[in-house]
Amino acid sequence: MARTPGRDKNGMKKGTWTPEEDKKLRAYVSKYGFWNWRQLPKYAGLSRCGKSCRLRWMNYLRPDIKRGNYTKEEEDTIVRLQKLLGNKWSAIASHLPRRTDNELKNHWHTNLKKRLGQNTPLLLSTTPQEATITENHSCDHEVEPKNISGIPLNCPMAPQMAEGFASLHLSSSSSKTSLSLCMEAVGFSNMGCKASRDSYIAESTGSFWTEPFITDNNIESFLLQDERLFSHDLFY
DNA sequence: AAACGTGCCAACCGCGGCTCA
DNA sequence: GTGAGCCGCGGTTGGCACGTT
Repeated sequence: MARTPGRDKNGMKKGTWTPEEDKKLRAYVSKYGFWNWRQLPKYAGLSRCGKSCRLRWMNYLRPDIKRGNYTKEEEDTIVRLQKLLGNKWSAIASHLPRRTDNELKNHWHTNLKKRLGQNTPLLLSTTPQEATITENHSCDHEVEPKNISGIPLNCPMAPQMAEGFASLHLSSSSSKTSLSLCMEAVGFSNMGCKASRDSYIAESTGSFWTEPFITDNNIESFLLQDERLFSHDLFY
């Protein structure tokens, strides 16, 4: 499981993290946050590279991580999103609150892929062509069918936008949100609706997963969906 | 009980994208 | 426009844990 401790060419420690290192990193990040992963280990008193610290925090030490015990709903969601988006684990993880991309990736390779290969019934029937997912999510009771990218199914541009959504890199930390990129990809501009979008967000208190889906053929509704899709990442 | 095989998952590595000077 | 620095992602690996022979 753990790797043999060693040093890289810069003298940085590699391999398994010790409880003391975890304690230092957790204490530092809890107190100061992570403003620069590269510099952080120096100030936190760790002989680790920033990348290693980031990985340890993101995949293990973060307080809100849920580990193991995948529900059927979660597995169902993973399989569907994998089918839809491919190995975009970070994007898939963004739809599974408290799960990390690394964990999803491991779970996929060690469990789900094999089970699918054996045609073990694992998920509800769905057609890959329609890029539509019934989000029967583990953390709530959303059952209303909707497109995974938040694109209304009756939108004339839905196919193009879904394609754009799937093909774009869906980094939750991107300075542009995914759907905004999608819209650019299919020829929409921002259309100057940021102010009203911001005001909506300020007023909105509902959860993304429980909010009624807006089906208007309305650009702003796309932006709102996008904002909500990734809103849970703002914690970080 | 020992040897061997396999599963699992934490951690590493390399690359690409983004930001900023 | 460009190059450096940094971050995040996805693929891969190392090695412990556990099962089987």
